[in-house]
Formats: sequence, C-alpha cells, structure tokens
Amino acid sequence: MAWVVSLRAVRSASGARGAIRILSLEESPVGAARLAARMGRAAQWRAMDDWLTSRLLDWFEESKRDLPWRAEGTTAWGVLVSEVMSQQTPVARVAPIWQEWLGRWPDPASFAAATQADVLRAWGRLGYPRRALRLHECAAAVVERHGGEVPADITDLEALPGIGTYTAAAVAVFHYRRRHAVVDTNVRRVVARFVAGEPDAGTATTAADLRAAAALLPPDPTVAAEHSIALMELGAMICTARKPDCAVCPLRERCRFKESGAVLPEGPSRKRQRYHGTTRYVRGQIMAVLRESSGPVPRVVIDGVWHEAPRREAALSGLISDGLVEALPNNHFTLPT
DNA sequence: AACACGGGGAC
DNA sequence: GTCCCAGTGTT
Repeated sequence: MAWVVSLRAVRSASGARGAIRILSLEESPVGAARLAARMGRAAQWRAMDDWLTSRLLDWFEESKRDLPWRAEGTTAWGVLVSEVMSQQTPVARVAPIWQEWLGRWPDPASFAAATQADVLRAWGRLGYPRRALRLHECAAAVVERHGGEVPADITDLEALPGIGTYTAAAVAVFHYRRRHAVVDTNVRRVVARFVAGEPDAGTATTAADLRAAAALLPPDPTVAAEHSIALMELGAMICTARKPDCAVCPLRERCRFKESGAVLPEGPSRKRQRYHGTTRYVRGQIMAVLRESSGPVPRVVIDGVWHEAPRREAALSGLISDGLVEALPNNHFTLPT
C-alpha cells in the first residue's frame, strides 16, 4: 500500500475529501486495483484505476532520492532555486550548493540584496553562470511584481528571468501542486519509450511534448503532481538515456519500447562539439580566475588562460556583454559589483 | 529549428 | 575521448 501512503504527504496541502477517504483504507492490505474496484467511480479517483499512475507512485514512494529540496517545509523559493540550479546540471552537484544558498539567502528579498559578485562566487563551478545572474534578476522581479512571494501561476512564473517552460511548470507543480505537465529531458525520453516505443525522444517540440505528457496525468491535482515528479524521477533513475534498467522498471509490462524488443542504438547519436579550447571553455577559465580573486585582475593574468588572442578576446568580450565581467579603466577586470 | 552556453563524472 | 545532465534565451 505504498501508493496510498504516498498520499499522506499531500493530505494537508490538498485538503481534498478524497484523500481522507483513501487514508481511512490505509491499514487494509489490498492492492491499488482492488481498492479502486471497491471504491467505484463515485469516489472520483480515476487515478486509482490508472495503471500508470498507480505503478509510478508505488515505485516512487519506495525509491525516491532523498534530495534536500524534497524535505518538508521547503519554500517555493527553495524549489525555484533548486530547479534553476538543476538546469543542465546533475542534482548531485547541485545539492550542496543549494543548501548553502538557502541558508544564506532564504528568500527572494535577501537574495536580491546580494551583489552580483557574491552571487557568482557562491555559484562556484555549477556551470552556465548566466543562470546565476538571471536568478538574481528573477529574485528582484519577484520582489517587485509579486511582493517577494514566488507566484503560483504558470504565466507569471514564465515571465520571470531565467524561468522557461520547464521551470515554471516545475515550481507550479512540485510546490503548488497544480495539475500541469512537467516536461524535461527525462520525461520526454520516458514518454517516447513508453508511449511511442521509440528508443529516444527526438528534437524537443514543446507544445507536442506537453500534450503527450498531459494526456497521461490523472484527474486529481495533488495526485497528478506526484505523478509528474515520479515520472521525472523514473527517467533519471531507471529509464536513463544510456542504460535503461528495464528489469526493475515499474512500467515494464506496458512499455511499448520494451515490448518492441528493440535495443538502444550503439554509436554516438549526434555530432558533438569538443569542449577544450572552445570559447565556452575559455570563458569558464576566465570566470574561474575572477571568482578566485578577491579583487580586480590585470589583463596579463587574463591573457594567461589561453594562448590564442582572438579566442581569448572573443571569450572576454562575450562575458562583458553578458554582464558577467566588468572592464575597469586601468586595464583590469572584475566580477560585476 | 538550431546555437550558444560550463563543468564534472561515468564509461 | 565521448556522452550526458530537472533548460533558457537568442537568432
């Protein structure tokens, strides 16, 4: 009855009558399907006879990772920060930085008051430091537009700097428990395999991906929210890109990819740019120098990070136009103040 | 639709 | 050495 137990966590948030009724059956050692049959359609829990949701939530309750932002009492701001940090960055690397940030800047107002240099140093080597600056702008916008409270409305969320389709949905669903599809790379892959029987998701097509994921959602918002989290977790832990562990997948009996008996293509699926020596690499080197220096850095030190002047200058001017670096009159460079 | 944008860890 | 990762903003 892990599936039923999982509803306990959302009981207070939902206040739904249905949740209470389910909980009353908690001691009864019956499976989700039998429970559904007993309750009947009048209970309005179509989720109960939704095989996918039932399997997903049973598995999730048992196997979910103990991520710090999943702790009870995490604020909407905490969830938003965790999502922005997790954009293109593995959660294992995000967790310690997230802890530090939430301790230091527990809400949008305190974070908005920090300097850009402090923000960029605290971001450390998480990568894509423009995210840190956008998060800073985001906090200011939350203070200005929403009185310091992270909004629950998807449209309001998407209007914030650095918050796109995915992150807006993630905050609305994971924190505010809205019923809305949350589509990241994991969900796209799981849906491609489970529904379409394809080995991997193709190029992202936001509207179609959202429709496909939305079609799988159970009717109740709180259950749908858990379903969305679980689907992402499944993609991250079981239905992985390289080596899906179908043997232990809770969805294996009805997965069209598993049914097809197909195997993942071996070779590289697409051409990939080298990293070392790219502008992006050089930008990273320059940022590392500036982060680790307490004050302005002379040009000669910047010149040391890469031998080719054109590449170096391209990286530097890019950083300046992105607002990540400031050029001082005395030919020194610094993180923005 | 295709790019640019970090950095680290798994294989 | 290559691939992947809780994406977003710009062109």
